[in-house]
Amino acid sequence: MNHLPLLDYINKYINLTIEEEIILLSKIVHRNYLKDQYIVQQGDICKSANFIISGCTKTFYMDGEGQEHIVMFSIEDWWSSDLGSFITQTPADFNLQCLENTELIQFTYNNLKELYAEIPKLERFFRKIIERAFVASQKRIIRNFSLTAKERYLIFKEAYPKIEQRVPQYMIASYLGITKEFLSKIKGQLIQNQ
Amino acid sequence: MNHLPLLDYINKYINLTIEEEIILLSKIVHRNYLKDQYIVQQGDICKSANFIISGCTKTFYMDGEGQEHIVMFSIEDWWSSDLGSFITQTPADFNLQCLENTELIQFTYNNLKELYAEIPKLERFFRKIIERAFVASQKRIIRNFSLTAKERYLIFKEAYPKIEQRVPQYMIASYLGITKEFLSKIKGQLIQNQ
DNA sequence: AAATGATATTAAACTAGATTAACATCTATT
DNA sequence: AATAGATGTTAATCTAGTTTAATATCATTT
Repeated sequence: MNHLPLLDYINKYINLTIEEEIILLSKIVHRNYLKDQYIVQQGDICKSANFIISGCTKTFYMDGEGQEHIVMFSIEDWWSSDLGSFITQTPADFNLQCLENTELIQFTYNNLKELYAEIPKLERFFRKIIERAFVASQKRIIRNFSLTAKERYLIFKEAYPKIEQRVPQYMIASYLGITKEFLSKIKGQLIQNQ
Repeated sequence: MNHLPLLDYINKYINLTIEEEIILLSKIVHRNYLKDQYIVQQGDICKSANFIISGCTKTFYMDGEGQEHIVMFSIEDWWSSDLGSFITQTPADFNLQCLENTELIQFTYNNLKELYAEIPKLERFFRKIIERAFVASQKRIIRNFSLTAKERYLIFKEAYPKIEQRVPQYMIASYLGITKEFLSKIKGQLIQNQ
């Protein structure tokens, strides 16, 4: 039961006292998922905010034609949740699935509510986390509109080198909003021109 | 000096006491901009979080080719800021420009910091606001990937009928990530098929 | 009411990326 | 080591959306 990554992560944004850390640890659940298991399925209610200790997940949307669209990959020290479903406790738009065996810490809806009441500082922590996530999301929209697929791929490689190594190409294509065939073509061009 | 829309809006998420409202009002600035004026320019530091009392703004990114890409429109009861620039106090990626004469309330960086210290409840308020903004942003990414331009346009019309009326078509095209010519074609098709 | 500038439409030629399909490689299981 | 299933590549054809360019409409100012 290794909680250190979570506490280290939180203490980058706020300072918890030992007592507060103890309260916090009393309200979280440790959970292990196997590769390919679902943490949340589209239509279910996302019951917890999930902090990843180790492993990797994808957050994706399955459209009417049965096509998968990946919104994000999450690895160690990041979150994996359908936030929309979690905050409103309504059915999820997204699926969360493990791409590797994954160890995570779960904050259930009610426990997090209690934590906000007992450790108001946590409001600030989560505010800051979400501010950053929102900014990243806005920048991604702009990139999708103003850059070509090749440019987006190069930026992805540079920004998330770890993820590129751990995830199959066809999922990266989905994240970039292109087909696997076209990503393959782009990679071919890049090898040639170098 | 009409502060009511802001207080009403805040009190939908948290409950402020009269004393807290007074503190809050003492730390905000009322400001009027004319149509076409910039609230923030790309490269500047976004010095305030801006709540719109009346009017309309666009948040856009100017790319290397001098093309404008609109990330969002903001009207009454919503925010208009480059959040990334504001929270890190580093140069803005986006421009904020008024599309109408606009009356807004500004929270400067330092005043907001003081407000968070004096009224910790505000952390919760802003957390909730940004959670919602993040969820909307994620959904937009998915829509851009899984829907055609025509579908996106129909959704936009339905979700923001007020904005469609107030903003020129070519800006809506930019928001949708397509050219004004193609939006014109889509509209032509929709009229024909009905 | 004419003139100017901003916004919108139409149509032809073009291109980034999709689709289809055949084949290649890699990995895991028996 | 052979087979099956998942992943990746290549190439031809196709299409949603772009580009260019000409024309039309609308709003504002003189």
